[in-house]
Amino acid sequence: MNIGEAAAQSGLPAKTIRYYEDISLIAPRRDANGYRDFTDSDVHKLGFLSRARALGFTIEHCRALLGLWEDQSRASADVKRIAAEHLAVIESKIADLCQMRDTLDHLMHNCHGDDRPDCPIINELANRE
Amino acid sequence: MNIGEAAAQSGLPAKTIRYYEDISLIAPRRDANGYRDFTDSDVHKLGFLSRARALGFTIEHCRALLGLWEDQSRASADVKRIAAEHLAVIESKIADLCQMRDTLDHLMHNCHGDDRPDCPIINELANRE
DNA sequence: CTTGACCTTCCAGCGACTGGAATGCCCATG
DNA sequence: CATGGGCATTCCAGTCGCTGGAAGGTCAAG
Repeated sequence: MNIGEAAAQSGLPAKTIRYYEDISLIAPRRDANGYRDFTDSDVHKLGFLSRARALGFTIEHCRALLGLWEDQSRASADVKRIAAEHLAVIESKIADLCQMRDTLDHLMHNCHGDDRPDCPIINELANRE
Repeated sequence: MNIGEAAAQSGLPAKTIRYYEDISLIAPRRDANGYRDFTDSDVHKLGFLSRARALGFTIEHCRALLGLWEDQSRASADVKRIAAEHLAVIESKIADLCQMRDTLDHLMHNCHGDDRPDCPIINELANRE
């Protein structure tokens, strides 16, 4: 099938699929006219990538996971290790963002937000020695 | 003072300070030899930027906040609006990441992580119809 | 034969830096 | 006065994961 159809079936934009070919995540064969021709297996891979990316795995993690998926003799420990590594990154991002949110929440709560210039948000950004 | 000293005092890398000048966030004057010469006021601005960035504000938000900081007749409502907008972005990122974390957590909990190939993490990525 | 929808490649840009090369300035020591 | 080391300067390229757009080729319908 053509790239448009593969895009529709996998949920990935055609541009993204071309990019994935560029970085050798997939390698669809070509028709005589140069058009990419995707098999069902290619589309399954794209779906796999789409779901892994939606879980926030980096492209390099996706590449590794794809390899493990295709390796029937993989050890589930290898998959779990990648997932754990990624989970740690996510947890850390969440912690950072929660910290920002709490600070902002606090500052906004103290800011009356009217037309007067006095503003604890600006003060906090300006003052901290 | 020189950029190294300004970097030490503001906590920002010299590279970042040069970048901030490039995009016109600051405009330190120059010595005869071409070296940037930072005033205390410049360094305060850099500190302001550093704290705003640490709270996750985009550069464009930082630019706006810096403008409001310097405007003695600002309305605190303007500051609060920017903060609220940013808070919404943060909340949404947190929600996305928590969703990922929960899914990953769940999958990892179900994966025995040994040397056998059977793996619910891979299955989830592969299978969802 | 033309139209329009698809496909191709290639180049540039996003945000916010960061690394590195090539070069210049300043100060202290021998 | 030469030299060395530690600063400073500019400019270019790379990061990550796409995304937009230009310029052109292909294909099926009317």
